[in-house]
Amino acid sequence: MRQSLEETDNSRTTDGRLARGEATRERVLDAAERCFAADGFEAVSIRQIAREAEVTLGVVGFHGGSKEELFKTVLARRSTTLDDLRTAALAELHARGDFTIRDLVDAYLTPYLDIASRGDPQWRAYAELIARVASTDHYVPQIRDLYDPTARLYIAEIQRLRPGASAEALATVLTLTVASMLSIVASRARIVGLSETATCDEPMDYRKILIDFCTGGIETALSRV
Amino acid sequence: MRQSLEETDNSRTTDGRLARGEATRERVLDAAERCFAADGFEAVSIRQIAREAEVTLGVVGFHGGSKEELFKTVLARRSTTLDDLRTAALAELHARGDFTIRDLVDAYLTPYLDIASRGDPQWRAYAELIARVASTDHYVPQIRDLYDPTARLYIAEIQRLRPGASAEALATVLTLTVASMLSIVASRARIVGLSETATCDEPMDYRKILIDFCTGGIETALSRV
DNA sequence: AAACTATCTGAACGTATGTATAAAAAGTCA
DNA sequence: TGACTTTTTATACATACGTTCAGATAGTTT
Repeated sequence: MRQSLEETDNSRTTDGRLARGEATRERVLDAAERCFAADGFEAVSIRQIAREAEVTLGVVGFHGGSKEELFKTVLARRSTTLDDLRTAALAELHARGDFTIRDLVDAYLTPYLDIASRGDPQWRAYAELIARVASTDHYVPQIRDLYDPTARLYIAEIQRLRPGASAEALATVLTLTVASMLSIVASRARIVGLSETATCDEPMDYRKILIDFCTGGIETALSRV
Repeated sequence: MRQSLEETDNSRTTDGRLARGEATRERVLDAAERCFAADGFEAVSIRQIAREAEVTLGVVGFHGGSKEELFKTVLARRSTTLDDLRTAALAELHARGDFTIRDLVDAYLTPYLDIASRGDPQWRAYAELIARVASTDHYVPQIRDLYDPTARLYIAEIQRLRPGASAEALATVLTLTVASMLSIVASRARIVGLSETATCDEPMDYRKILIDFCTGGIETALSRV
């Protein structure tokens, strides 16, 4: 794979446009993101990605490296942005002084619902990709590398509010909360199918009920100490 | 695919042993179940399944049909057993007379946790397969065909206990409950990783906290009518 | 203009895939 | 036994896959 230019930050020309190959590289990564989100790692071929990106086969390898590297790059590319939103929301709570379990749940869930509902289809694709990959053994280690540190921060905050809770109980309720959050993106079709009044909403439209569910779940599960 | 003999019920010899090819067929389906659960549909080859079942390549096609048919057969094979456990648990609640949201959650979740914790590795594999497939768009329709009818029964019971709740809210909390349930099987590794006290338990060991979480979640989410 | 580097093209390589099938083997029944 | 069916073997086929690379092209620097 060609060395990423982002580190040296000389990848941009003076007028701010992306440097020569960088625009192509982004097209490849965007196409891969859409394909992986729609069909999963194994079901997508590099030729599909090339077609989707409107480049030739070799270009995908040139900019993305091996299929595995390409996948990992896609997975990591937007993780810091999402993670930063979560840590910023937590910092805001700290600045405010006191907060509740509900506030913590809100701070953790809302950034994800937000990006999953944004206009930018690439962010939507990324949100779908995360929801899909989260229960796929083979890529769980990388997902955890990217997102566990902040998850631990939130666990620590919950523990401060519920000092009696065991470490395992805290880890469990956070995992259940994440699973509930992801299922809004991954299983919206089922929700619509199970309720007869079929209106296919944005993930963000489920924010209130999701926060209610997770807050009530955490408080109930941790109250029995 | 060879016609299934189970319909005509003359597949068994007089002494109760499985008829000639039936034992082989089960070995193929069991192997496919393990492989699909471990690696997913796309990542598994028919040759892998043949090796795992200790049969030759052609036998897999003979007993299982196409790869797609084989997968659907595996998915459907144990669904009625699991579904029967859920409907039986619901019938028992009805027989008893009155019950709570918690009782309903218990009745729905426990059969799955039970089969996921059973000694029989095939049942465990099936539980893992369901957890994996539930967030994979392409096979969601079949999963829903198999499991939505009973899910609707449970939704109707919750509605009876919480008459003010909207159809969409009811469908949402049930979907979140299912996602939480599946994540116990799919993401146990993450729970263990997030809590430092790393004891890798059975799914059944999370029964209490899972029921607490889902019960509290449903009651909170539906109380704001 | 010339030397140089980054990017892209087009084609090839070896391998693995899902499926089909003819023939052999095993079992059943008259 | 001999006809018949079910099951298994071994092989072949066409296709798709991930990866590689020599060479063409385009942009940059000297």
